[in-house]
Amino acid sequence: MKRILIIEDEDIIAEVEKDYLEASGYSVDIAQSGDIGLQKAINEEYDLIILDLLLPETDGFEICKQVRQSKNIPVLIVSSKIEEIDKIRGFGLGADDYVTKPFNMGELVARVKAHLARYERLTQSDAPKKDELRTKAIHIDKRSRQVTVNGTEVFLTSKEYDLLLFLMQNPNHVFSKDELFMKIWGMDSLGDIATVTVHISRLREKIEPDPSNPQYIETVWGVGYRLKV
Amino acid sequence: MKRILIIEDEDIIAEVEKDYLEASGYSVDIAQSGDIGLQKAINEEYDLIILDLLLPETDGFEICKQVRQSKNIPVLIVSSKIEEIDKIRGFGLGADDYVTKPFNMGELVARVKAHLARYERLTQSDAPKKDELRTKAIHIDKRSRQVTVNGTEVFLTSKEYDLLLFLMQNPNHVFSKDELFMKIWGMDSLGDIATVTVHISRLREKIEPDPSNPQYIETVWGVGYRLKV
DNA sequence: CGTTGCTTTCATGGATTCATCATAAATTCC
DNA sequence: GGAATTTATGATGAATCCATGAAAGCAACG
Repeated sequence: MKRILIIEDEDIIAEVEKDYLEASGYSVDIAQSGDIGLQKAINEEYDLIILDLLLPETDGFEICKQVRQSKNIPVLIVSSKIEEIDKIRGFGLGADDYVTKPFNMGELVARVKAHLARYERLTQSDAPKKDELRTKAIHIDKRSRQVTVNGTEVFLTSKEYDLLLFLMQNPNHVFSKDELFMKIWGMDSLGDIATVTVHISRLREKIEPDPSNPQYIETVWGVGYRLKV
Repeated sequence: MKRILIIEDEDIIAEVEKDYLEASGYSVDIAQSGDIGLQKAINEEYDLIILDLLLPETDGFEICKQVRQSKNIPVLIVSSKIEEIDKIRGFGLGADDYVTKPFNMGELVARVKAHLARYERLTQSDAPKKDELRTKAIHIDKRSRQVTVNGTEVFLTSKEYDLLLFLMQNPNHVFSKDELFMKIWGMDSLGDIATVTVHISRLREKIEPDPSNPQYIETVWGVGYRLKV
């Protein structure tokens, strides 16, 4: 379920927006001030932000700018003052849409939906579409399930392949063993997390030049594993 | 230089659009019919398409749909009939923007610019999923748990990372050792508050240029610690 | 049924990190 | 300046976590 953050100081407006969006199947949080909003936007995992420009404390411009520094999620600007909107547009702060109050709720929901769809389309475009994945050393051809490391083919078992593929699809991202187990074995499968460790070990044996000193699949102590690119 | 394709049967309008866009530094092609437009859109490498809905031969809906099947580039729909726009919007064909004729040329250019910028932002390799925190000197990538200070990577243990992350999420805020212990170790964990001191020390050793004279993690005497930004 | 190869579980040794203590240094207050 | 309080940091044993070999389960296949 997609998560939306509304940064808006007027309770009534925020609540109405929230009701409509929740009715459309989104999970919605409200931040009543710019400070809290910025903090939540950066530290939590939202899929879209609806931002009122006129806020007490931190102003909307600053929030928009700061959010953009750490996130690429869609930001919808809402304001009653059209000059404000022109201003932020002119600054090129990277907001994704601009809505003037008063606005039609159906339209807001439609725009939210469209932005989420586009974001998904653009950010997931390469992963499922591409038949090949490659880093400097490792190359995977998904059609033939062939894996080569530095030019030489390595033969992986099914689970080893799944594991490597998943890591290759999310390079540099640290995953805990639980996460890996969820993603590769399926969340329903009950089993030992140690299995992941063993498979990592086998995988390293096959793809690492020196398995006891891995340079592709890195161990992040107390956390999990990461495929270094 | 970015390439734009205008699919529009009315010469005059197309030419005006082209002039404005070229004046803004884009390379512009015009297709006068839907067939040609669709063919060019699919076979050539454009960065953005401006599509009139009312076309002879192949209609705009079909073009939009077909383009989306092979390209993720922004598509701007232009039409004089607002019902048409509502219709295509409703179909969810994946167009990126809708402009009703007659429109202001400056606005068209602004929208084109915004869409191109967003497309670029979202399709840069690892950009879409970025999730990072930064001050002038310190940079944290939450996905990879990588920390760099003034450009050089530092390797933190789990607890050190948690501590730094928390401070980065609340810059300039002073936290007592008790608070830090609560937040990072969990309020249930019973232990010595002195542990926090030790970890601050270790952290400083790794991230401060001169650990005995810290400039990032400041000691507020008798109170606690603060991450200066 | 038995073989084969893959997957999972278990056990062990080794490596890393953590919490605690002790001592030194710094700061405040008188 | 000196005592009391607070903070810094080195050292160490304990706890935690990881790698890997070996054994046990499982499934496919003939």
